[in-house]
This record gives sequence, structure tokens and C-alpha cells, in this order.
Amino acid sequence: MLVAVVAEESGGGRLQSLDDDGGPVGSAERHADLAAAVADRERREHPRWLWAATTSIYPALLRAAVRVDRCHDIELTEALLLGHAGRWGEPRALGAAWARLTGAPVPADPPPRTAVPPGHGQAALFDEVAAPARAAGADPLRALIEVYADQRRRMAGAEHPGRFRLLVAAESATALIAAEMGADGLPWRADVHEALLLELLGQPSPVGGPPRRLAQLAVRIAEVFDDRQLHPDSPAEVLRAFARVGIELPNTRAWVLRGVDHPAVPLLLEYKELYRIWTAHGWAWRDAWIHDGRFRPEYVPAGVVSGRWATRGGGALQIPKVVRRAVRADPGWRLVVADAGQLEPRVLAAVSGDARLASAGGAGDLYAALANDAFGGDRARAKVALLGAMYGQTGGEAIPALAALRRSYPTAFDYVETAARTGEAGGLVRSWLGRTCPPPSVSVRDTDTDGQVFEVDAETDLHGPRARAAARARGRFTRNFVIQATAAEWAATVLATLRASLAGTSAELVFFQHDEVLVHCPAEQADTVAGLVRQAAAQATRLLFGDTPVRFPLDAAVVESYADAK
DNA sequence: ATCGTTCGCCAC
DNA sequence: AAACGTGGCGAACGAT
Repeated sequence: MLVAVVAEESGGGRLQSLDDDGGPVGSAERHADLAAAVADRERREHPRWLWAATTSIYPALLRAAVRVDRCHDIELTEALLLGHAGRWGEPRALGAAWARLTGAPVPADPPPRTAVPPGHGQAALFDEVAAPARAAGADPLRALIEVYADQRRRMAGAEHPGRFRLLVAAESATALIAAEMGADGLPWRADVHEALLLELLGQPSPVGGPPRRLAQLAVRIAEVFDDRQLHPDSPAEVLRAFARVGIELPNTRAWVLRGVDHPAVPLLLEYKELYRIWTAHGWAWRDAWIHDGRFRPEYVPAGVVSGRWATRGGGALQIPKVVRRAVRADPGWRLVVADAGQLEPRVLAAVSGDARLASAGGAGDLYAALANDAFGGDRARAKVALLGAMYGQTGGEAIPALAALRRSYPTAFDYVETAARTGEAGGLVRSWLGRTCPPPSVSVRDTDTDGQVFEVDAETDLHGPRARAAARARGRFTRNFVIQATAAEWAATVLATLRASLAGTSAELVFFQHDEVLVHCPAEQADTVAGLVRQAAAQATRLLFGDTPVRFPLDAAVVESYADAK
């Protein structure tokens, strides 16, 4: 059973029941309180909700304490279908899909909102995503139902329809999860964070400048260079300061400085580390993002071309390891921190059809198995070869190891090589479930040998050095895309499966980062949750890859603080 | 003064 | 050790 839902002004809206093929059953109902109507239907029927975009309707439902099990997100599905058809990036909103269906002019998608920390903006009832369809003279409910029917037809015509339907279901589920995580928030102890900042940075300046230890470091660096005006956070000034003492550097990155023998170097390295914490996760960040003991970033499922999540504001996917001490379970609760080990090489083993690599992927430590199988027991060399193959490494010590990989695992090697050659030639590649990469006309930017950023222009520079460099860059992108996008699908499927198995418990999904998930639950449930996490990994593996010999271990640790997990 | 780009760090 | 994929973010920089 499906129920199509369209929000209207003042918190009302309309519902229309649909059969499993998307055909209307009965007539539409109008409700003055949409959230209450959805809650009632959810309780009685657990339908799959059909709506224009989870981001526009679900946050308001969550504010009304209404949660749903399943949905079909038209907008995310439209983006996947457009990409699959080689039309990546075309407008994806309901109004655009409806316009394409009816031959009307296609409206551009509204620009993404800028990041607003929670509590700093007004909470609308429901976003009016149906407006473009209405403007085109259509009933939004009718547009929703007909676009859904069209999407079902297009999904059936995908290269692997069953896989593509799984992708759509998982992506829609993660949209629900992203909204719920944003609403629930990650437990964050402001007092622990404060102590951490004082310990690392010293007292904050009463007048707003850098905190004490940072200021002291800046003074010492200035003294070493005998330049009272020197700002350590200005790369240009630091480069000039080194040049004055006869040291020419290409840039001031940490790994470059580490190779320099000069008394300023250790001071600068410490300064950089602390400066980063101060500017990116210091007092200002805490004041903006931590409220009521929770960090509530805005997650953007499939915000990355590969299908990974992105975030808007708060830097949720870059929480520095030292700062994770502030992520602590509530009293009497625990964090179950689950991390997929060696996910991307396991994905390569599963999708490539390389029986020998798949056999190695059955081990708990894939790299060690690989080392014993083909690298004379040298685990580090095996790892560097596999990572080099997936990232398209062209230089350095990995090259001989890559040759060994090619000899022993030709099928897996050919899988990523084919993806790279397809990309270089301007073609499209797909993930296991059917997410498709953008065509080369979209955002192919790279640096040429002069370090200049340029846009590829096939008309003028088809065979020049810049175009060749761009083709190679796109080859590395497509090579990695087939792996990274499939890894994201596996992780999304784990998340969706886990959410279903946690339903009815008080456990909450509170954080997700590419191949890592955090569940917050009462201490007495923690071991049970850890078991459910491992089961979710096994189920996701079966859903994607059937009876592959490759294992996808998801290690779950029960901790009080996120920092204790690794 | 404002805006877009660059640098360099953080995460996976 | 450092050039090999996806991103976010904040400050400096530099053009307008």
C-alpha cells in the first residue's frame, strides 16, 4: 500500500491511497492537520509514503513527533533516473519531472538553502515544493501520482531493474534517517568540549582574538623569524619568512614543513593543529551548533556524486579525532560505534567477479590474506597495491606492487582499469546498483602542468596536454566512482536495514559517516544493538551481492565516549 | 566593502 | 613518503 501526500498551506494537506502499481484507490482526502493524518495512517497501515521530497515534508512531521517507516522520494529518485539516462544534473524536483512528462518548459530547481544552525531560522510548516507544478496549471497530487507511475516505468527499464529498485528504496530510507538524525542530534557534552578547548588552546581571549596558547605560539614563531609582524596563519607571510632565511618552499603544508630543518617548524606545526581546532571546532562553533546537549548538523543524503552523504554547516563529517571526546552518551546510555573494516577493497572483490580476490575477501583481514596469497606475506605492499588500483595511482612506490596485483588478480584489476578507460574516453560508468556518474561536460576541472585551473573544452583542445590531463583525471574519477559509489550503497543499505531492526526500541541512530554508524541506546540494550548492527551488515551484503564469499565485517564497540571507539 | 577564489586542514 | 578518489569549511587573498 502506498499513500501519496501533498502538503498545503497552514499545516494541512491531501492524502491519496494507491495500490502497489501506483493506481489510485478511492478518492483523495483533505486534512486540516496533515501531521495528525499521517500519524493516524502510519499507525494503522504502515504504508510507503509517496512524496515530492523528504527534505521538504519530513522535518515538519518530525517537529510534530510523527515518524514513518518507509517512503518513496520523488526528487532523489528522479536524480538517480536522470543520471542513469545520461542526463545527470538536470532539474530533479517534482515540478521539473512533471514538466518533462507533459512537455512543458522545465523549471530550474530552487537553489539549495544556505546552512542555518538550529534555532537560528524560523521553522516553516511544510516547504512548498509543489509550487512549480501548481504554477504549470497542474494539481500537485495528480503530478505526484503520474510522475511516480512514470518513475516506475523508467526503473523497470534500468540496466538492472531489481538492483535499481533497491537503490531507490535505500536512498529514500536514508533520506528519512538523515532528517531524523538531524532532529535527534548527536549527544555532545559542552562541558567536556570546554575542558578540551582550555586544555589544548588555553584561556580564550577576552577581546576576541586567538586564545592564550595560540597567541604564545605566534609570538615564539615571530621571535624565531625575528619579525614581530609575522602572522603564522598567512601562508604567503610564512613563505616569505622562510625565503628570508634561505629556505624556498613550494607551500606551507604540514608535510612540506616536516621535511624542513628549522626551529620554527615544530612551532608552526603545533600552531596549525591548534589553529584549526580553534577556528573550526572552537568556542564559536560550539555556540552556533551545540544546543541542549546535542549537535544537530544538516545532513544531505546523496549530496556527493558518489552517493555519499554531505552536510550543510557544522562540518559534521570532519569532526577531528581529538574533539570526539566531547561526544558522550547520556547517563545510563551507551554509544554503539560500528565501523566497516576495509570496505572499499571488499567492494572491489565483490563486484569485479575476481574469484581469487573474492576468496581473500572472505578473511577478516583482506590485506593480510592478499599478502599471503600473492605478496610474499608483505601486508603493507598488498594494501598499497589495492589502494593504488582503486585511486588510480600513477607514481611512487606503489607501481611495482600494482604490477604484482595485475598478475595475480587480473579480473579485479581489469574492472577498475575498464572503468578508468571508459571515463577517459568520455563514457559513463555505474555503481553496482546503478548510480551513474556525471558526463564529462559536467564539472570536469583539474589542474594542468602549470597548476592552472581550467575547464575542459572539447571543441578547442581535444588533444592538447590540458585535455589529456583532464581525461586522465576523469579516468581516476570513474575508476574510483564504481567502488566508492557501491560502498555508499552498501552503507546506505546497512543503515536502512538497521533502522528497521531498531524500530520499537528506544535506540536512536545518531551519526553516520561513510562507513561508520553510531547508535545511542540504554546501556542494557547495547549488546543487543551491537548484534543488530552486525546482522544489518550481513543482510545488506546479501541484498546487494547475494551469496558472495566476500565478508563485510562491521565491528561494533560499546563505549561511553566516541573517542574510545578506536 | 563585497564577492569569488585559493590555501590548507579535517574526515572517510 | 606524499600526489591518488570524494567532500566541508574558514581565513587569507585578490579582483571588482
